[in-house]
Amino acid sequence: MKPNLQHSITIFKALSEITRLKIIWLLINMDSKICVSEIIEVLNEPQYNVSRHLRILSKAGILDEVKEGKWVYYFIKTTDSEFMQHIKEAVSTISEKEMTIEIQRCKQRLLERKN
Amino acid sequence: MKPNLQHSITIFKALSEITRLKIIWLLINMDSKICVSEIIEVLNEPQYNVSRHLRILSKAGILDEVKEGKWVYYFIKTTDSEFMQHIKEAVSTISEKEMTIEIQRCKQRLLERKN
DNA sequence: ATTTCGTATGCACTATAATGCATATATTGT
DNA sequence: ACAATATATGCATTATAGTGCATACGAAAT
Repeated sequence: MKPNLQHSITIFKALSEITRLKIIWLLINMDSKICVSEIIEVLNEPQYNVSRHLRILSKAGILDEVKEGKWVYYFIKTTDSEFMQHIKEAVSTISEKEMTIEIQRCKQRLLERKN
Repeated sequence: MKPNLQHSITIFKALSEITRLKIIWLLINMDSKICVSEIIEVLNEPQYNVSRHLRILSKAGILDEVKEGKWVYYFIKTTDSEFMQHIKEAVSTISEKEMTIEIQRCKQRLLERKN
């Protein structure tokens, strides 16, 4: 499915804010779903902002969400356009030391969650 | 060269405006340099806006410019990061019928320019 | 039933970006 | 030197996006 200009713009706009880009970067590099409170902790951003940014990413069709009890888990939408495939590859090339450290912590917690 | 978050955001922001995305799309699909007045004609946008958008793309490091007499030609910067490589691939998947027609016209004019 | 926890959202405010107009600069042609 | 053409930019205005706070909602625990 080829995207049109308007949809591409929505995606570029969604990724042009630092908190949102961090969220996507995190999700791509972690390769698993994350719930809101985990993102809040990792990014050290107020809950209402994380929530809103997630909504924007969701509306742009980049993320999908699933509710499990009290928690809402967000993850990179799998049914993807060729366009999004390239965008994801682009995002995965972004290197950021601090973020990488946080990812390690996240993965640690993921393991603990599973036990 | 790996981009950091801030630079990636600058690029995403640069591409999240319709006129700018059209310009980049045009340049990628035409695979040649274009001068300001050609873009004005193709996109049917006021000169001052085209000029400003080109500047934003230039500042973001996406475009480069070369002055030839009265004209300033813009083109996709060749010295590219892996990040930009993926972004360009993404942009080139955008399909837009009207734009494609304009590209044909542009290419025609390019040929005439060379003769 | 009430409290607690995780998440979402309406509203007011602030910050950022895009536009229109006028005008400036630079180059070429007369 | 002057007019014409191509491009850039300062300023005021308008449009869009992000933030903070309060509060609402929904699920689980007590």
